[in-house]
Amino acid sequence: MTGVSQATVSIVLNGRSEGEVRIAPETRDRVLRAIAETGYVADPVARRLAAGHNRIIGVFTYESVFPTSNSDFYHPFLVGIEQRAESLGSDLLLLTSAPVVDGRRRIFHEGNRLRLADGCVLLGRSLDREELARLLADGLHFVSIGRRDDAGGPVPYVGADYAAAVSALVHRAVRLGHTNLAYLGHGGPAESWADRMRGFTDTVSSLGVQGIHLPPATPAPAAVGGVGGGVAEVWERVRAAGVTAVFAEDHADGVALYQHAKQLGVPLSIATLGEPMRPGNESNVEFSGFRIPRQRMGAEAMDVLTALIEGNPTQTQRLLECELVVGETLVERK
Amino acid sequence: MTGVSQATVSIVLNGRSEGEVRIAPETRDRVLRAIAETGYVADPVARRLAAGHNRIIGVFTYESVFPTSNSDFYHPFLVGIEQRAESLGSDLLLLTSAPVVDGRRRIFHEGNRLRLADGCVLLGRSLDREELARLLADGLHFVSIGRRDDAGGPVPYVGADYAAAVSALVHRAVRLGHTNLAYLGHGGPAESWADRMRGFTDTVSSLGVQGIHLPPATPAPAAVGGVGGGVAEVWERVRAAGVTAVFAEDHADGVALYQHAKQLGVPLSIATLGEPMRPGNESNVEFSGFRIPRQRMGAEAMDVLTALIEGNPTQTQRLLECELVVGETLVERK
DNA sequence: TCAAGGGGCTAATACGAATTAGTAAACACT
DNA sequence: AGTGTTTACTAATTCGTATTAGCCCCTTGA
Repeated sequence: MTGVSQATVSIVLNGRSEGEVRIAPETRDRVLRAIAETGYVADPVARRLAAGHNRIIGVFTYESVFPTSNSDFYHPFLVGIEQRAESLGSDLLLLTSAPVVDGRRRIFHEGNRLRLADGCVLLGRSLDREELARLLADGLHFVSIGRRDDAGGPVPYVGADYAAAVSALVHRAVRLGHTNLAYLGHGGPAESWADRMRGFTDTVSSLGVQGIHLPPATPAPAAVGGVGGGVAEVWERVRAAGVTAVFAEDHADGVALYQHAKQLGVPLSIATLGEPMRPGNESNVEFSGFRIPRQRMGAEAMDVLTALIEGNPTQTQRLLECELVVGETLVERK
Repeated sequence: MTGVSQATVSIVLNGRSEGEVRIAPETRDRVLRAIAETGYVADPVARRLAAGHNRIIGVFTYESVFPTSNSDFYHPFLVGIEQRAESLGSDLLLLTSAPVVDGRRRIFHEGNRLRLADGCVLLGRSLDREELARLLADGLHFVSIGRRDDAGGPVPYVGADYAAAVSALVHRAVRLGHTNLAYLGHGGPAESWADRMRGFTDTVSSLGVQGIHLPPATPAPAAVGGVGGGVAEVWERVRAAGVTAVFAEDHADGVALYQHAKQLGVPLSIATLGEPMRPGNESNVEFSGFRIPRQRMGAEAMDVLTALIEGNPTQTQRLLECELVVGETLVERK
């Protein structure tokens, strides 16, 4: 159309016409006009092959991106990711082609397309350790949302500082007169749960108050509704130990226990360490706890990833502060 | 390592050694052994470049996919799209960066990345006719979610059969004794609204009952809350015409009118022809109407698009049946 | 002995951009 | 006029794989 060579188009397209290689402004305009008219876009695949990058960021989730049930757990993260992608001028590629094996998506599989993108944001409660190790070994650019333990090397991540948040809650409880606390939950296996429990255990021992660990009453991990029929049992153990403040790993567990105690007319302080999976408070009680800065996590993950891709990584492991929620359920000990 | 050519490796890798091109079993084993030893994996990028397509499906929305407010509207479509993408082994490229010109997003603009993908799903209440025409003219593969009129040629779409749904509701109203009906809404400009009104008008005239058309009281299109302060006016016209059943294009309009009539203690049947924009019924009345099969629309759009891309299009214009909601607001005429 | 007919493999090319070496033309300066 | 120097571009190569035309060698048959 313009009578120029492919090389010229490439140079114009990549805005290199001002540096070492120069193109006359008129020629450049002619090319740009033709591009605008035809809507031409460089093939990302060829681009990636030739240049090694294509301004596409992959988003890999271990569950569906657009979930049916647990209303938008990912949503806030994605808002942050999308915002940053837009300002960076990158497109987002949802790696939905990864097949589900044994109930979870696998990154590595025959025909995995991770390399189509310049880098990848990993989203999921728990990431497979072996896959992380392989990502590191293969030298692929990626960031995990949520802290991860080393996997044959340090894993780049942007996580929430659960340990600090829980610690702050414990401090508050102690300030309110509680000296007999309990952590209700598994404390694992994902790093996020472990961090919460560590925050509890460390703070309790450093403050010299009593802190016990209660496993949730419902052992089945797939069971919904948290504590389920076992609230009564948990309650018994809480009473027996003389606990006056409970830190519930799972929001639903905390809610159930709170309502149980309230029905019995016994005062019990509760802090929940996870956000409700479903929006809309069943009861309209605001639970004490903290808020995970999801949107910011998404945005910062993009920052880390960009830096990684461009070869000047700074602070590839970040923990963001959670916002404390005072709420109504963590109150002075009577 | 094995002393064979790159071509041989490619052939072995793709298991073509039994067809037209043949490789001796011993050679094949030697290659396979070397592959196993080195852990070699074909570069997916080069693979895609050679293959000519990239198994990327673009998703174009006239608004951001992840904004907090209107995500609920798109969500079900996206669930369907993602599900199908997964089973088709495609990745999804979010084309959210379209700039807003004259109050609406444009597909074609400087730097649009539409051609990145093999094809594209278009999502939005109303699509620009010229842009559709250009998509057709350029021979780009795409499907619209929602029926579209021809734009210099037939537009591939997967829509909801609003005409049939409204028709069914009108039939029900007549069966319940109503003979004086009204359609409350613009009946345009988008195809989806026109279809609803056509369903009403056609059915009313074929059944030989009276059916009038009432424009919504709030003329400003941007105004939220539907009928707003104009309910009273609408109500006057309904009374004056002796209408006993109203078909409200906009959900909010229907709700407002229903409540107005209820307050006055006058029986009035209402059917709403659009789903509420915000979840959570303000009042806990279940309105009569229908449900749009959004998730299925998303999935079938992917089917149509895939067929289009692969060059064997079948049924590129589909209307899916809506599920009728009996509800409590369309009742027997007293 | 020579042609015909496979089997088994490779050289060459395509895919679509990015990059680099190089070249022609214009210009500057002695 | 001769010798740099700059400007503005293009030809050629590269990335890693898929594909195809074709080559060589071994059989077979007359």
